Amino acid sequence: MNLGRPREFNTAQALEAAMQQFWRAGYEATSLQDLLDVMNLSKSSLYQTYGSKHELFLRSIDFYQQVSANDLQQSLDSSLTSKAFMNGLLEDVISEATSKKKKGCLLVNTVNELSHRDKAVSKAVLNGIDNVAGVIKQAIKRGKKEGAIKSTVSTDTLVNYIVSNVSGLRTMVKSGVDKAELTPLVNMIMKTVY
Amino acid sequence: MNLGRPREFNTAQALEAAMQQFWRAGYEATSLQDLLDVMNLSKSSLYQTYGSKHELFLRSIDFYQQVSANDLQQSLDSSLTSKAFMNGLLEDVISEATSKKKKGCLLVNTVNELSHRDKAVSKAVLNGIDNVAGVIKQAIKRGKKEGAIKSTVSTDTLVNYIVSNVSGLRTMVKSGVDKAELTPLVNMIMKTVY
DNA sequence: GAAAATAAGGACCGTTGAGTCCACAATAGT
DNA sequence: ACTATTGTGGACTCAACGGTCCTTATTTTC
Repeated sequence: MNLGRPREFNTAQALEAAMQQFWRAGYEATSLQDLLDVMNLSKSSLYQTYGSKHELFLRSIDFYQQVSANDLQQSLDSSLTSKAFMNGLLEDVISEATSKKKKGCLLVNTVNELSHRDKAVSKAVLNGIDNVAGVIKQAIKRGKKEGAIKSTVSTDTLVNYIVSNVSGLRTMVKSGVDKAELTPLVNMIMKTVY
Repeated sequence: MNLGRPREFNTAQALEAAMQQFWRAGYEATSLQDLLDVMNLSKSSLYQTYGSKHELFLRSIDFYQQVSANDLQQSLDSSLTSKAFMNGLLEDVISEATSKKKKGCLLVNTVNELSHRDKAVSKAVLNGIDNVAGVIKQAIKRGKKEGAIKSTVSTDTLVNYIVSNVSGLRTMVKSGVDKAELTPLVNMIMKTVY
């Protein structure tokens, strides 16, 4: 087995670099040349390994989604309370306001850029959102069990409420609203749930 | 005055068509040819009248923003109460979930697509958001005056709260969440303010 | 009706896009 | 060492991109 010349690059590492590029610039604005530069490989290697720009994008979304959901799950598992977890989540989102980058969330960005006219992309994004929302649902359930959640609203609606606000906050951060303005907003969101 | 051959097209009408196209497909994904098709004019006319694709985009954003802020203002002026206005606003947002189009909001879309790497666009979008937020601020103030708003949170934060949720709802709609799931969410948002 | 002015049509331009292909390099099995 | 197999570099294709420019058409002013 394992015939032929071995690959000179790490496929996971290259995929991560591609993902970062798509995250930074979006799909349309990322040229193949941009990808080759950041992934540090030749055109033929890219096409042989990933098929096309489009397929590479789909894999990038999946990669992002797995990492995100995983990080979130770990954060929840190591949080003392549901409330602490949720506060951390929202703080993380608005902490991006002080950084220079402001990449937002790849899933949210993608929905807004081309989810509506690309079936495969739409599916990948939906799947990613589901996974992330799954962790948030656990957090809400835990909060109810802990008696920390005052709201009588259904778990699913609370999950959507968090998703809506995280997505909204991300857009506001990206549009340049500064952290000082966002902090009281995060406090308010927390108070409406816990 | 008014020398030379008269224009064969209506500039406002053509601009509106361009705006619709950008709204539908975004900036990068809209080609010059797409614009010529929907605006129904020749390349030279477009460049003579609007300068470039980029300038045309800026004017489209401004057009959208003016119409949106105006519509919102009219809606507020003709609403019986602040609460009725806000409820109508949120219902409008999620009503798009049943339609086939799902264009979202041009300002939100633009923030996510290229606001972070195009200074002029960023400025135009920020201006638009300010105008829209201005109307919402009036609505919040009126709600406080009417004694309808229970929340003790500051007006500015409440405005940001609405903006965040409208933006979040729009993204959810665009990603394909259906109306039945969004209605309880809207109810919850309303209850946290009024 | 001539001249000045503006609009419109469309050929044309250079660049860049994604994607293909082929020659060459490097490995594993025999 | 030879062959089969896979990886890599880069020349190449061709269509689409935004944008320019020249010609022709239509109008107003005098």
